[in-house]
Amino acid sequence: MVTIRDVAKDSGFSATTVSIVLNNAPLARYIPTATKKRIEGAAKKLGYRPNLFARSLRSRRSHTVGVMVFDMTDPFCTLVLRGIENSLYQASYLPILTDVQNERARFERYLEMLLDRRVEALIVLANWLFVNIDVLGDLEKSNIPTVMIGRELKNDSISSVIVDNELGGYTAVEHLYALGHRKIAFIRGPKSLTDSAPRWKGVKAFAKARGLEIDPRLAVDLPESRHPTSSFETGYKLTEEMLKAKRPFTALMAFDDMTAFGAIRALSRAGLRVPQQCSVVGFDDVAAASLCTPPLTTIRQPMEAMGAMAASIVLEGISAMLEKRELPAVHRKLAPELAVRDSTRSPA
Amino acid sequence: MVTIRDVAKDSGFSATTVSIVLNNAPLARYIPTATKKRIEGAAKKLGYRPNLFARSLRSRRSHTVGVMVFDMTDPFCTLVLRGIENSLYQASYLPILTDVQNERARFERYLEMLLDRRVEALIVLANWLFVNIDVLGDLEKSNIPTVMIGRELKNDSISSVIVDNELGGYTAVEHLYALGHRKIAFIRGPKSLTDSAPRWKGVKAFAKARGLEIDPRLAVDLPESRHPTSSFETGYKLTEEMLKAKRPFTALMAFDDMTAFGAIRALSRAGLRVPQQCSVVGFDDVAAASLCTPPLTTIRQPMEAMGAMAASIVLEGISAMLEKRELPAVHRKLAPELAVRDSTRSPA
DNA sequence: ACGTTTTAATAAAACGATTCTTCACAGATT
DNA sequence: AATCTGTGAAGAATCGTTTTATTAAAACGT
Repeated sequence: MVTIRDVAKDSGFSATTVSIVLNNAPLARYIPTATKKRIEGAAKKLGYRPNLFARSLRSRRSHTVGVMVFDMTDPFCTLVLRGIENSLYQASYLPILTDVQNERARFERYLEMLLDRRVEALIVLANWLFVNIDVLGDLEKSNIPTVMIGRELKNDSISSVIVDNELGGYTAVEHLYALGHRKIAFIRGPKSLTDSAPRWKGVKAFAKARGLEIDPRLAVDLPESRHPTSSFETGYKLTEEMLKAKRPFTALMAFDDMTAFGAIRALSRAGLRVPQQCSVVGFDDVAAASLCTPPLTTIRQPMEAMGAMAASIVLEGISAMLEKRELPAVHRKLAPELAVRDSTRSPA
Repeated sequence: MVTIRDVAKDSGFSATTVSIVLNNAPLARYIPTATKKRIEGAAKKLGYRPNLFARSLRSRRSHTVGVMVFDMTDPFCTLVLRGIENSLYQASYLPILTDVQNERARFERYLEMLLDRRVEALIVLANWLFVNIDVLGDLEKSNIPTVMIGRELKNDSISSVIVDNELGGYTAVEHLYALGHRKIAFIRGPKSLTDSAPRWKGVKAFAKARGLEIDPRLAVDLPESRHPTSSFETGYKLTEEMLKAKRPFTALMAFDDMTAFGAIRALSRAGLRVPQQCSVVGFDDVAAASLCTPPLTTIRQPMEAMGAMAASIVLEGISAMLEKRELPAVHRKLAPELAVRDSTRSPA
């Protein structure tokens, strides 16, 4: 391995000067171009690569950002990660990604690992986190810029980025209503998931505004669960039960895409075709939504944008920290978008 | 921040002794239990956490493994990552995951970043990598244990883990044949993808063994593409064309699940129901395969196992390296598994 | 011609661990 | 009595940077 001293020797200057030149430190201003050229030349010739451990040890900076996801296999997260990744990449930060797998123990262990590695900020992707929100306590202690994606916070030390669930719920039911549906079944999210209430609130807001009647026997809740794809099965079961109950409906609004897939399966098993006999609308717009047949009409979360937003928030937080500015937490709510595909149409 | 010297002071011993005790170094054998207890007590009391930069700088170890995926949004990779992650986690290694996004430039930059951070090994997840395989050259130079998942290598410095594509192809067509299908359409993978040839070879092997006739006009190739989900659209188009050509077939074997989804869409658009009028079998078993309706019969790649296998290969490589043993590259081929769902059935 | 900036470069001191070498003292062995 | 050996612990060197003084000459203003 070639060290800074090798470059110093080769170029004929001291290690100090080499460091100053290569990092373009403030003092580099006083160094003549000829010297700079010589040093840069030597560095390139020798293939010098600074030892990041030494550098970080001295400078107390790691140029890394910790990213924790609660479940990597949840299709929701890969696009968010794209957004994060791209933003950090531009800023020359390396994301260190950990998959907590919905386990408290892993969360703690990975958080420790990340802090031990002196990540300069933390992005937490809380897709489907039921496990008690007391992880917030752990996060607050870390004292580095932190942002949580997918969980609404009124916290002033941790920032948040979420989708506007209420608007999403409103938009979804508005779409069905506009198509002419009046008998709509609803599968709401689990009570403990913070997304559930606002989505439903949006639905009720629309219903009230337009005088849509909601049959309480056609509005059911997903049960609690730790696994994000479990809503497929529970969506299937709940739909089956509603069908058995013989309360007719021409459209179904599912809490998320997984639930919608489960509902479609149940409808199909019962001999009902989607969308001919029943429309279905989901929420999220995971990759599979556009792949299955019929492709799913759904409310798209702007996942890449959310990731990018989160990254820019923590990057801003890092600069603030370096300049010793106090920076209050920010809370962003991004608008979702209706993606109309083939799983919805006007009732016969 | 509390340093090892603080612990030394508090416990009344030297930093040396503290280091030896806390790391359970060989010399710790000579240290009485009482001393150990005192030191461990002090460390815990002060909340001592060793500075990893200092530690790594001195010990020349990072306890990290670089993981490069060529496209994170490819659903194929998340489960493989699970497998990798779980194995590394147990061994107390931290994976550093980078998403190359199929760009050569990113590959190079990330590889540099990882090597700069002194990862002790490299796992490359080459799902859908068309970009010239000359990345191998770059990888070989790194001189750390390296394994490639998803690309067959006859290389003796880089290990590989792949699925047995030939067996998979054989199994898929065998399944269709057993159901009674004799007119089968095939969508083969792109020529440049190394998975394509062996899968087709498996098909031909079965056909020859059982006397199944393959109509060359019903066997088409996916075009080249850099994007893994593009096979959805091209699968759609190719199926459409085969339908237009009016050569009847009762089953279709797709190169992968994406292609199968595209094919199902085309069949459905043409008014053909799956599986009633045409069976479809895919390859991979991505998450969406079991979610869509009808759920897709497919050849499951043992993704978690592949990830775990790759991780254990590099961990073994690391130990070998530490003990200065020469360890030749190993090449593993894992058997896929037929997942029978509802997209296949006997012809009418 | 004198003190003050500016320019140019360096030596030495961190940064916080690990590891190499040395030392002291038992008790056992020649 | 002298020499090993096994314990127990510490001092000093080291890892490869960055940063903090410091020095020394050159440029500048009066």
